Amino acid sequence: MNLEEQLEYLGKGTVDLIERADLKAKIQRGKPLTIKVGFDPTAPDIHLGHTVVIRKMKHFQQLGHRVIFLIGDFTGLIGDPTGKKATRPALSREEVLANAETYRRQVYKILDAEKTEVRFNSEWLGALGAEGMIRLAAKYTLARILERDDFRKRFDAHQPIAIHELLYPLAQGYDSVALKCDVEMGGTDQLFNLLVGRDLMREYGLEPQVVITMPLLEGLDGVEKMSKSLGNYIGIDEEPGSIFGKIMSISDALMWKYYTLCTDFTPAQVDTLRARVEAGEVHPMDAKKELAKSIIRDFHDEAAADAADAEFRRVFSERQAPTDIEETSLPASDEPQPLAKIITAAGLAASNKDAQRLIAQGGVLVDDAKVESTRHALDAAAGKTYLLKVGKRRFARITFA
RNA sequence: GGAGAGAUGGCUGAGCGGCUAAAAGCAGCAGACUGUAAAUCUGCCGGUCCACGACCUACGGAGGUUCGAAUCCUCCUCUCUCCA
Repeated sequence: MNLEEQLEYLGKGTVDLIERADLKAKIQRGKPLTIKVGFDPTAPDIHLGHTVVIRKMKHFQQLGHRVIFLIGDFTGLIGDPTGKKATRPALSREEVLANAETYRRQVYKILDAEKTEVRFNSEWLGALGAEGMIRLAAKYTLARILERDDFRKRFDAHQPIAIHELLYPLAQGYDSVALKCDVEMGGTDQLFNLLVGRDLMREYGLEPQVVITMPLLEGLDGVEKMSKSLGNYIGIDEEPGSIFGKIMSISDALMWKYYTLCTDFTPAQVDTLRARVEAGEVHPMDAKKELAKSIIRDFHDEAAADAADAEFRRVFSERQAPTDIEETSLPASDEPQPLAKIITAAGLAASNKDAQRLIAQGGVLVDDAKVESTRHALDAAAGKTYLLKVGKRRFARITFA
């Protein structure tokens, strides 16, 4: 690729690229650039939302640059200032290393292990000490920190802001100083922090980093950004069947964003497919199935993608029981057992009341027959076995023993 | 140091002595329909009890006043604002 093509490729899908001219100048020098992206040490489950920026890291790798996967074990002490969670317990060295291993295993499904450097920011932030931290803090002002939108809003709304939260952007910015980054990337919510890094590098007499932000991916609810804590995520470690189902549950409208950010489809290819769907040439369901398969191929393989597709068709289009139903064994009894309790015991409902509710709403089938009474009971003699279906996608085969 | 304001279910946010297991929205779940775990519509949405009702928990924490409290009083914890 020539220079312009490289810039085009690296800029694809980005929201901010500050400054494009700086990036151009850095690339022109012909030396591999140092790219940094930070990750939370406490959440080693990578989901599709993370992959948006990881994919961009891959693009840099493909062009021969040096990518640093930075684990924020020190900044993790502060926690994400956007949340109001209770202070999290500091992770032990062993836990951090274990999480790092999990990260490696997952992230190398996308990144080239040979060209990826994993670092921990406790390495230099821990060495800073109280004095170093104070000197660092002296380089920034409260007014500038309050330019950050979420701080500003909390401040104006009289929400508490602890002092250490203000240190977060500075600590993150210092990572860039310590690593002499050429580029730092993150989600659009990271824009402020990334820019602080740019400022701090200037303060320390370094060439400021280029800042790139990627769009945030909405989760399964279609509203909130994908995150583990909101439970609206698709983990890249998940079973193919689970990934397939979750992809199928996103709205038709959102599917295009997933196509753009979570596959290697070019913008032109996405536009073409979209036009064909809108023209009625391609069924939206089929387009979504292709999306699901493409994603499964990335994290599993072709066979897994096809199998997930077939299974989905079987369970949801043909309304048949899945091929691999969970087997549950329950203690036998001479007395018939209330179905509601059985459902709860099998883990298909959160409580007996919840189970009764499901029965009342007509959501429970025993051996393919709809249960009409919330007080329905099953013969629980030893050896009896039943196929339970609760809702559309919870199945279990229970056996009394 | 002083004077005020506030803390409600997963989240946002009403209620301000009984009709409140607590409005509304979001999220979640189920059903119908379908093209799918899309969209739309409808219903559900603390728990226990073989129960068309009974009981137990629940509105920051602990007491108190009342026949009766999320709602009133006292103290405590936490947050915010203003003054110094």
